Amino acid sequence: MARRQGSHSDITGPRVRAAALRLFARHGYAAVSMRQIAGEVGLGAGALYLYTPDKQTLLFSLMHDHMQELLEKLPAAAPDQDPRARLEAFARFHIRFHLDRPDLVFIAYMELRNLTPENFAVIEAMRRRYEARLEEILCAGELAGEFRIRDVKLTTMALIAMLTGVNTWFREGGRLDREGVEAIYRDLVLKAVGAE
Amino acid sequence: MARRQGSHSDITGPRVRAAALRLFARHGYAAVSMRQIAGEVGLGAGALYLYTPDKQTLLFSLMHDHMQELLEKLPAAAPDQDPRARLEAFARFHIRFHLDRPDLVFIAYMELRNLTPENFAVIEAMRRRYEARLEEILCAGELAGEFRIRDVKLTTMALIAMLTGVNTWFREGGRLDREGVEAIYRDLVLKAVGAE
DNA sequence: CTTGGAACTGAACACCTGTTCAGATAGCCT
DNA sequence: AGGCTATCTGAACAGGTGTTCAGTTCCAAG
Repeated sequence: MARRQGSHSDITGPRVRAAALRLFARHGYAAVSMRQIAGEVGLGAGALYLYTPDKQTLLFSLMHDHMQELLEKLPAAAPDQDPRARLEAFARFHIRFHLDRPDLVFIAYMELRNLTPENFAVIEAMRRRYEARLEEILCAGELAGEFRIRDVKLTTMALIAMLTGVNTWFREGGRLDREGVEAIYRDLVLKAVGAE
Repeated sequence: MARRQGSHSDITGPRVRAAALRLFARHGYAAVSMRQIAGEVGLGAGALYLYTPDKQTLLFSLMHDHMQELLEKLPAAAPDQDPRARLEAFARFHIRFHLDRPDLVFIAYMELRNLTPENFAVIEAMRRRYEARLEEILCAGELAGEFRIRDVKLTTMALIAMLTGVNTWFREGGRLDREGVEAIYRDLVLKAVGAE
């Protein structure tokens, strides 16, 4: 056997990535074999190498695309705008973006240690760029006298940790819906920076 | 060759656990082999099985002992005490405990998915017991009118995520010392629940 | 209807995996 | 001095790992 009916590179490629993502998130990069990924898509193991040069690149590519999308979709910095409104927008964006991509968020955090040092450096730099955007908002609010923050850097990390944590417990169809969650987190964030 | 000079079960045992902990935290459970662990301690692979029935139990044992210590050392619930003081004590305890055991905290969170379902259930139950302690404090403060909390359950999860996040960025000898970190986190927590 | 090549298979490679166990050794007790 | 046993080795087992590649099949264009 070889090429199968109706198969196309531009269909199989995304399917491979989706399967890898699912399995990496479920069981961890190191615990998932190329044969398992291939099996999920209905391929032999060898066919995967038409879509990725190797397993490491497959992981890196998933993480890199995710971080890129995160940075692109983040509302542009608007230094003239009200810091409080900017902080609210950031919190809302973060929660929505993360709730929509639980698997990607999960591996982008959990699988950092399975990246080669070079790949790790790339992802880490992107993460810092994202954090810097929040830090800038907190700085602006502090300077404008709208926030009362004891330590901007620490508060940045604390807020991101708090917001990202939403993925560890939120389940669709539970007690709260997305809007409810967004509102409560916005509330927590505003209070934590002394804006309420 | 066989038994070596000065070797004792009660010395080698802890050394095996320490090596496993270090390596699991560094590279992940699935990515670490029994031979690597044994090598770290200067043993052949077979000798490990004098100290653990298998690899899975080694991981579970590390996580279980960690969670047990967490629950034991957590200041006892004191429902008559001031909720604000109890919350401060909880935050301080959490930060200190976590800063003192970064590797254990790390694997207790990261390696949950590498536990068998039965082992996972045990650890998860312990984690919930810990979270319930914070939830109880928040409830008490809300009822006493000391806190203003929109959703106790969500706030519990958010605060724990925020506090646990300290391990992702804190490095000894950095800009802030432990006391400084504790103080700022206490501040953030109190503000988030509307106690300031 | 032929042909070019994209899409894929499956065997093979060299090596690693967790775990078992017969055998070897070193220190303690008598 | 002799023996006992806790401690450990290293080979062996059955199977899995990422990756390569010669060969096969099917589709589409000429």
